[in-house]
This record gives sequence, C-alpha cells and structure tokens, in this order.
Amino acid sequence: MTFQLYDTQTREARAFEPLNAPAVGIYVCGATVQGAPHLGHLRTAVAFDQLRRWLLYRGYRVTFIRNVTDIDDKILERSAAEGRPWWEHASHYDRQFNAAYDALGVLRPSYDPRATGHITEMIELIERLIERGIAYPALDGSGDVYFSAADFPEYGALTHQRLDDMAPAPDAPPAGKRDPRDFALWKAAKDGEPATASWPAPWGRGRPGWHIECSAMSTKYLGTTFDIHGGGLDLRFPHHENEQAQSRAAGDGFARYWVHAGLLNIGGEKMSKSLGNSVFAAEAIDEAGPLPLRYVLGAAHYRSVLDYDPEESLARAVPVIERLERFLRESRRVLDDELPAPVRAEEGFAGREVDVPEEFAAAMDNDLGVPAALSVLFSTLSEGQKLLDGRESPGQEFGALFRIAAQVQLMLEILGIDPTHPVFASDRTETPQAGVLERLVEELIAGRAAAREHKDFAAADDIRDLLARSGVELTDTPAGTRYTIKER
RNA sequence: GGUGGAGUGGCCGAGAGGCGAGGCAGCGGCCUGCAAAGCCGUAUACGUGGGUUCGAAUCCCAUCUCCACCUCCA
Repeated sequence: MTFQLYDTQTREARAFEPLNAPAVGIYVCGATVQGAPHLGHLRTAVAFDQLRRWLLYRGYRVTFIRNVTDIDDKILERSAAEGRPWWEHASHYDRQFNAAYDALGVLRPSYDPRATGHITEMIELIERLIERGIAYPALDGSGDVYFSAADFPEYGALTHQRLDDMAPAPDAPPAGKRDPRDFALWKAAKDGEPATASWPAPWGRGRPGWHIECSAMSTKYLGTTFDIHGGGLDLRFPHHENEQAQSRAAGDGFARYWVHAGLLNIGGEKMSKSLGNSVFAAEAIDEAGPLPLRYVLGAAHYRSVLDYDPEESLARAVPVIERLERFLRESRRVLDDELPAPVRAEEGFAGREVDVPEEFAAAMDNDLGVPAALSVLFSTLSEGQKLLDGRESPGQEFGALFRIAAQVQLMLEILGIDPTHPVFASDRTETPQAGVLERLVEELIAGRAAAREHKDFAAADDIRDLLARSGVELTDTPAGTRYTIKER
C-alpha cells in the first residue's frame, strides 16, 4: 500500500504521490511570534514531525520549511504594551518556540524563513496580482493594497464556502475596499507605528498583510507548485484560503495536499491565545518532562480533537514512557550492548538493520494511523519482554530479541519518542558527585544483599526504604539488584 | 444562518457491518522473603429512539448534546 494522506481540500485520503519523488516539499505554518508557545502549537508541531519522519522512513528526501511570522498587528500592539521594540519581542518568543520544539525532539526544519526577510518577494507577488487585475491599491488612497475576492472565482475552494456566505474582513477600514470581503495584502504604515515596522513599496511605506508572507516564502523555497502545505485546523480559514487564493490567482499551482492538524482542547474548548486558557509549553515540560508531553501530544490521531486534562494527561503518560525505557535498557543489557546503535530520523534512517513490522507500516501508511501503530509497538514490545523473561527462549538464542529490540527502537524513533535519544536523555554528566553517589548506592546494595543472605529482611527493607527516601529505587532481578534514580 | 467534526468501558484513545485495537488505572493469578518490574487472566463500551440486515459501535431515518471555522489564532 502506498502512503495515503488526507487532503483537507478534497476531503479524502489520497495516495501520496510527490511531484518530484523522491524529493518532497512540506511547508508548515509556524508561529506568529506574539507570545509564548502553548500546547496547541506543540501538538501541531509534533503532528508534522511525525509526518516528516514517516516520509523519511519511506525513503523520501524531505525539504521541510516552517516559517516564522515576525510582524503583524498584535506583535506591534503587544510589544508596545510590554515596552520593547517589536523586533525584540518577536525574537524573544521565536526563541521560546524553538526551545520548546527542541525540547520535544521536533526535528529542526530545513529552513525557517522569517516574514520580515521576504518583503521583496511579497512585493513582487502583490505586483503580479495587481497586473492581473486581482489586487488593487485602496480606493481611499490610504496606501493599503487589497485582494479582490470576487475576482477570483475559486475563492472559498479550500474551505468549501461560497463568497456570499462570508462575513466582511475586518482587517482594514471598509472605506478603501471595493468589497468588504476583500483582504489586505499590504498595509500602509500608520502614524504612531515604529519606523522600523515599515518597508518601502510602490504603494508607499508599509508592511505585509497576514497570509502574503506564506505565499511568498513557500513558493520561494519549494517551488510554485509543491507537495504539502500544513498547519493547525484553525488556519484553514482565512489564512490558508487566502494564501491559496493569492498564489493561484497569481498563476502558481501552490500546494497539492493540504494537511491540517486537529486542535488541542482543554475543558472542552480549544486552547488558544485569545481564550486565555493556555497551558504553556514551559510549564508542561516542567511538570512531567518533555518525553511524556510529546507522547501525550502525539498519541492521538493527528486529525482528531485532542483533549488535554491538566490534572491527568501528563501523569498518565509517565508510566508508559518508563515502560518503554525499561524495555530498551533491559534488552541492551541482556544483549550485552550488542543492540545496534539506534538509527536516527535526521539521517533518514540510514543503515538500519531491520524494518518496522508490516502492521506498523500499514497503520502509518493509512493517513498516519499512529494509534494503531502504537498498538503494534506495544505488542512487539510485549513479545520482546517475554523473551527477556526467558519464557520463549530459554537458551542463549538472542537473535529474536535482537530483532525485536531493534524494531521497537526504530518504531520509537519514527514516532519521535525514543527515550534513549540524546534529546530526552537527562544531563547525566560525569561529575565527581555522580561517582560518589554510585559507590555509595552500590555499598548499600551490597549491604542489603548480605542482609537478605542472612534472611534479615527487616534490615534489608530498611536499606531499601532509606534509598527510596533519597530518590533511589531498587529492583531485584534474577541477575542482581538494579537501581534507578527517580528524576522528580 | 453557512461549512465541517465529534459523542466508545473508571480515564485516555482507535476502529467504521461479522472473533470486544491498544495504553493507563483496577481486580485475580504466576514470579518474589516482601515488593517493584514482567507475564497470564479479567469489561454490563459504543449519546438517545426507530429502521435495514442472518449479524450494526460501524449503514439509513429521526433526535439530543458538544466542538471548530465563517477574516486574531497552531
């Protein structure tokens, strides 16, 4: 089966056939850096990271562009309110977004272009639209430029709406518009706005409207026709509809597949900046760690609404991650570190010694059926666990375990939740303290072993309790006692 | 009003006509000095009312509730 991908525009899953296979171009709308990243932003980032990783596994060479919109009305407003230049404001939050993406192991984009770096390209595009008679300078001489929705017959195609049913676009005073539903391509500089927030243009100084930056940047880096355009579901209209209208009206083919990630709900409502119900990335990462958070955000199907429960969601994911981690750790130990070095998505999964189980591939090929894929992951892990327990393979035949452990590791890497990945490994730097701690714990474990030898279980349990109080958890196994340091 | 989506067991979350995905939690068992981990077993689940069918969570009709978008949003 070939990879089937749901396209928002055609409303069906279609076989994914890239324009120039094995090259694949993906453009994802990143953030408008007005404020701190919340879980909704991260959910979308994780969804497209999964898509990208699966395409990489399938052998495609993916060019992944994720833009940063670093100029808009709200950035100007909020930076003024916070008392610093808009560019510092934008940059500040841009860094927070990147920090959050990095923490969750979201692969870095091939390039992350900024809107303000592409003013020239936007002006060129607007000029093309004016030449074609589909955009016009504001009638009131304000210096704005608008897109004439009624002059583009396909307007509304992406979201299947009729122009007549649409409300006016309030992004500019209606005085300069031919039709209230026209939207701004270029916004003239206004009194009181910082001089740094405007650029020269044929229509006078100003700045771009929302939407035009994505038309300009996606086609610049991926070509006038490219494979996948994505973003959160809330961007479908007006943002993506308008992008498509601008680009197609200018003669570009634009996106071939539209992919939208479902929204993250909290308390039954969408998490959003404007509703003020956001759980911010930093605090969620702090609460449970980045890996459980990534697991929570990525475990549901990417198009479904994901309900986030601040009390439960992260806590529930922690034992799952611990189970994954334990299995890999134990496998590595039993296999005497013979488990092959994990292959990484960044390297296109090159050099892998195993493939993913067929059912896993089938699940992922079905419009990224991650929940079904997780089910395969867990049953594979369970098979491996039985081998570890020596139930199925009492001898020294480790081939089967080797294969399973490698598969588990590969599936985890495809989903971006490999606990052994360096981004998720906590900083276990080799400090002198670490060595002291190790010797102390081992002394205590030896003492406890001696006590158990003499059936002095009270003394043995005292030692175990002491360590537990200090955050060291002991586990007795046939091969001896191991310890884990609990993070928090 | 227009356009979509969703209601599944204690919780999360798939599936889209035919052996009750999977995870978390719980319960019973095995293992263990006791635990932990692991393994095995364990569920009156499909908003409501009708209908089609040998068979419906899945199809049809009706109905209730919720969510998103309809020009700030990932």
